[in-house]
Parts: sequence; structure tokens; C-alpha cells
Amino acid sequence: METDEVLARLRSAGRKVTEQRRVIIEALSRFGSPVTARRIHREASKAMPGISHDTVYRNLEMLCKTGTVVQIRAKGASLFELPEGHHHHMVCVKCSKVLCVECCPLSFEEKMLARQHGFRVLGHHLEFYGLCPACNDTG
Amino acid sequence: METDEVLARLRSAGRKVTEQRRVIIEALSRFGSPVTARRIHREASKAMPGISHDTVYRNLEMLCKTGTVVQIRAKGASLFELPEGHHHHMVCVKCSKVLCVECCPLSFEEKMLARQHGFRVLGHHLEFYGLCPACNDTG
DNA sequence: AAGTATTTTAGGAATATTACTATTTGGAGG
DNA sequence: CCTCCAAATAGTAATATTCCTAAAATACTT
Repeated sequence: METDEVLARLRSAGRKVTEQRRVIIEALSRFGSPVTARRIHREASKAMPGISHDTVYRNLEMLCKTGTVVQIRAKGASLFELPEGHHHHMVCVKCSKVLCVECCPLSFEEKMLARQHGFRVLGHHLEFYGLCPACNDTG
Repeated sequence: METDEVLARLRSAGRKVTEQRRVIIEALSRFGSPVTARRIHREASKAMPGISHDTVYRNLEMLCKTGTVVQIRAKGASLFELPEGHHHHMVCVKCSKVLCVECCPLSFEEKMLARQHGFRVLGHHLEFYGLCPACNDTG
């Protein structure tokens, strides 16, 4: 997704387009793969020295809630990405490698849940965990 | 699940049954619903003063990896539970209420993934997020 | 262009979580 | 019961994440 598209989404969701948000999103789009909040903050600091880590966290959280950014809960720190299309991840419990997975069988379930529980489902968080090929071989 | 069953699982998985683990699992089973690591630590400290929080975290993580304990990634802190049967959760993004969901359509996908990517899937982590009935009504 | 209501931010404090290491301990084998 | 080794623990240091508040910025209205 392009930076401008993300900003447009913000606007249409009634949120303000601040310089910080622009910088964070541009930093994020510069990485092609999932990165830590710390690295996003470092990258954003190049364009805007002094931007606070709290701002980075707060905005990443907001973008996750609106479904624009995806958070991967890894061991030492969460990873974030600007996804191309809806997909999920497999995380190796040994080496923490992250693989992308295209399939997603959940849209039907979401509608079911909404009906059954009166819960308004905004999205879901799905990760598979296990052993990647390399770690599986080495024991 | 009973405490003894969890300990038996540990044994058969080749892990040691320590007094700390017994205490942690008993603490966990005393709560009927998901609780924070902090509360588990406090509860465990009653039976074993001086038990370190690191031990609690380390063991909760281990139990999660073996599928015995379930971790719910909530806002300020993760929640843990000894689940009755395989199920998932819906977390309200506004009030953080947690609802249990029985359905799980993923066993088939796990096998697919294993074949396609050579990834040995040990489990998955699935959470729906959105607005609970109360928060949905109040806007 | 200026005024205003609301959202957002910086900065630092408070929590939550993980990493590291010397020491201890569970349990297998004798 | 005693010895040994791998696994586990306590304690502490280091990170990661969230909370809190006064001040600043955005978008809207005039």
C-alpha cells in the first residue's frame, strides 16, 4: 500500500493527518518486511528528530485497530508491517523467523460471531506457530 | 484441566516438575478466567514467597508453547488461562472485555501449511477484535 | 486569516516483559 | 543413598510498552 493511500484512509476515518503520522508511515513503507517499533522509531527519527516513541506506539496501535497495519507478536518485541493484501504469519518458536501465509478462512466466522454474540467484529489476529524447515531438521 | 494432568504432561514431555511449576499451575487453576502474569505471580507468592516473576513468565511461555496454557494479548498486559477445550477469544478494543468463542476452523489449514511450506505447525493463536455489545451501543 | 473545539504530541514516569549469569535442583543411573 | 548433568531458578539489568498531563497542532468555522 502507498503512503498516500494510508493517509487518505486516515482522513476518511476522521483522524488528523499529522507530520508525525506521515513520517511513521513513510518509515514503515521503506521496510519491505515486518520490523520492530524500535526500528520504526529510529527510521522516523531521521526525518523528524525528537519524535517520541510513545507517538510511534500510539499510532501503530491506531493503525492496527483500523486494519491498516498488522502487528505480529514475536518473542522479545512485536513486529509491524504495511501488508500487501490480507494475510497471516507463521512464527518459528525457535529462531523467530516469520513466514507469510496467504490463506484466510475466517470471514464467514466473523459474521457468525457477530450474530451469535452481538459482537461487532472489526478484524482478527491470527498467527501459526511451530518450527520452520531449518529448525525442524536440526532437532 | 486439573493441576495433576498438567504436571503429567510436563513429565511426559521430558520437563522437570519443580515446586515453582506446581505452584504456578495451582495458582492459575484457582482463577476461572484469564488473568495477568502479575496476578498469577502474586497468587503464587502466597504459596512460595520469593518466587521470581521471571520464573512465572518463563513457565507461562513454556506452557503456551506446549499448548497447555493460552495467552491472550490484551492492551496493557497479556492474559493467561488454563483452557477447557480448544477455543479462542474476542477482545473488545474499547473496554478490553474478553469473550470466549467455541468455533475453530483451522485444523485443516494447519495441515495445508505444513505441506506447502515445510513448516511444522505446533499450534495457532487466533483472536477476534472489535466492539462488545455494550460498547457498540454507546458509540 | 483568525478563533475554537478536539485530537495529538513530547516527555517522562510507571509497568510489563525479556535477557543474562552464577547457583541450585530434579531426576536418571549407579 | 550418592553422583552427575542438564534444566531450572533467583536476582538483577536491560528492553519494550503503556500511562499521564500540559502544551501544541489540525481541521473546521467564521
